[in-house]
Amino acid sequence: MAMRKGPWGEQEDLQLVRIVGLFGDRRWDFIAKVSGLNRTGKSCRLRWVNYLHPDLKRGRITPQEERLILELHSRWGNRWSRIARKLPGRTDNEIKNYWRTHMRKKAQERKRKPCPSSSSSSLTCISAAQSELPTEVVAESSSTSALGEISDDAVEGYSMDQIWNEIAMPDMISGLSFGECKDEVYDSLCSAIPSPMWEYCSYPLWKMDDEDFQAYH
DNA sequence: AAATATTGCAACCGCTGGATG
DNA sequence: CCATCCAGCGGTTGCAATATT
Repeated sequence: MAMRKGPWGEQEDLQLVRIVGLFGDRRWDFIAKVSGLNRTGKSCRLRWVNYLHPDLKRGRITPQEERLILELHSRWGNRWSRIARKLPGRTDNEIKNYWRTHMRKKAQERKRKPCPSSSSSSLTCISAAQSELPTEVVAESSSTSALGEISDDAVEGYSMDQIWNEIAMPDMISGLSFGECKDEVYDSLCSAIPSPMWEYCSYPLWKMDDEDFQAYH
């Protein structure tokens, strides 16, 4: 039987969130099977990680994040998942996409006014890389620096809040037919509800873990 | 207003590495 | 050890939205 591909629908999202709430975000092949979504485990995982995960931060990359991405990329190269781990709420896919866009802009800038000293990807160039930020990117990001005001929920079609609200409904849980594990289910659902996300910007955007700290020094 | 180009992002694909039997 | 399975990663593609001509 051919697996479903392409964009996810609202019902599919709901179903996936429900199933992940029940069984956790492991064993994706199993989740794919029991969900009845007719999607591959891979596809389910991707959708969860990149879109449905409750801890995801939505909205534009902030200037702080942008700087961090530049710096980390200059250190680690295209290790997107590693970079993403330092940016709570951002996914590797998101950062990768951002970087691509960013580099494209930069390349176009260069085309317009070729720059002779264009060495980039070395540790010594962090500040250079930063100062090389295309002016339009800087302007763009500073214009959105009052980011707190951006509505994270204004995502196309249906919002994540809608989904999570529905999932959080106790009625829904009691309606499930997994009688004996209800409490567990309830707990897991409760803990999965998006907590007040890292207080925007009051939380240091990233913390260096020991390993990285040592590697850096 | 229509056609075309560009951008942004979600999703897929192929590969790799770790876990397990 | 070796084979198999699965999760995760990075690269790439496709397409809708937006900007430009």
